[in-house]
Amino acid sequence: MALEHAILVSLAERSASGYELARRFDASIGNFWKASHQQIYRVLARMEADRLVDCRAVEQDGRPDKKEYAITTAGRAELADFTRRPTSPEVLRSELAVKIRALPFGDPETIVEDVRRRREHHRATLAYYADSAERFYPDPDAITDDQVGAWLVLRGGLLAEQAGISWCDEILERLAEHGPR
Amino acid sequence: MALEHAILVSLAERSASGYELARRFDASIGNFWKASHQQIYRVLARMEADRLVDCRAVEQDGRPDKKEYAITTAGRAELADFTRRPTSPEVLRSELAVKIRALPFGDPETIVEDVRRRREHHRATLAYYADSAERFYPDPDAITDDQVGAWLVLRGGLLAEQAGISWCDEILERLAEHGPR
DNA sequence: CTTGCCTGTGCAACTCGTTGCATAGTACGC
DNA sequence: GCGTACTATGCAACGAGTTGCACAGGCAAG
Repeated sequence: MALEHAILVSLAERSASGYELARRFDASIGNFWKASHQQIYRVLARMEADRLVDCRAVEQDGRPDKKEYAITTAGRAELADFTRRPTSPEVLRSELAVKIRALPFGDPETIVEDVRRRREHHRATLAYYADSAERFYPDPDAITDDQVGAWLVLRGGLLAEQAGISWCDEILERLAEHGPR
Repeated sequence: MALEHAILVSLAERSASGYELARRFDASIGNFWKASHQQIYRVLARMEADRLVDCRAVEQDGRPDKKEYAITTAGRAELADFTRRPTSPEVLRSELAVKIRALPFGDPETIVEDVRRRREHHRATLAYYADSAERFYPDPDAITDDQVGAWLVLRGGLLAEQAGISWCDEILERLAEHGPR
């Protein structure tokens, strides 16, 4: 049900269409939650039925019409209630870890290749986060109450990516030792 | 499809019943992948239909009969093939991050409480991993090829938990500064 | 002028995963 | 004898999420 709440947060910050939400989820908000536009459209429809959001058709020139969604009073109440419910511990699911465990039954060469690719991905994401932090919050002491949530989430992303890189490095070191080449 | 491969890895290491698999997924293997017994039973049934696993009824005294599953040649081939396919980047989904972003629309008091609970959870898991590492691999240089996968996955868990703790600490520091109370 | 890309919404079919429930025998404590 | 917990398998219903496709208009490059 967390996609629902991610959407509510996004709409509480600013009203938007399904398409815009999908793009936000690709960018900044996507640092902690990804969703496809189909998924978003479906959830928005359900949320409208549940009266958590309002929908209003907006004509645009040079573009197709869009449906702008706005959070309702009931939506804000649900969001506030969500923050009061305890979060259940996150389940970790790492396909790469499954692959590492599959080492004796597979091809070490391509697994190492995969870890290198994963490391590069972490590195690029980390660079992107670091750049965002630098641009939007050059002075961590000057962060306002409005910004603190986004800043902390960005920090979480940074820490997670760093941990990911460290893990990849350990794996590569180990596997290079045992089967050089 | 990764649950399928997690099960194949587990069965390649040792044949087991669905119930046993579920318990393994709760314990060591669950360090990187969780699954409920219902999920496992359903996937096992599909895998049997696909001839990736064999099933054999085993009578037990003092207990209900069980079905012992073993990996087939086709299963081993599929597992090897899996290691040759590139892993798609992991999607991160953090309900806690959504909650942090919801700070201005919710109750900071209970959110902070939630972060404390999360920190404690990370701490306990980290302690459990550290203990496992100490017990099973007291000497990291003496790790055999058979063990290296499990060891590396354990290291990944350790690094992830440490990052989680650091993040919680940063959040608590920030929120304590801004709203002491 | 056609091909491809961007905005914008949506359906259909599928896999993945959770929750609640049912069944059935064994074992152990109160 | 009763409740609880453990081993063991499974169904049904639902929600979450992905993939592929469709339609529609505008815009720009070739």
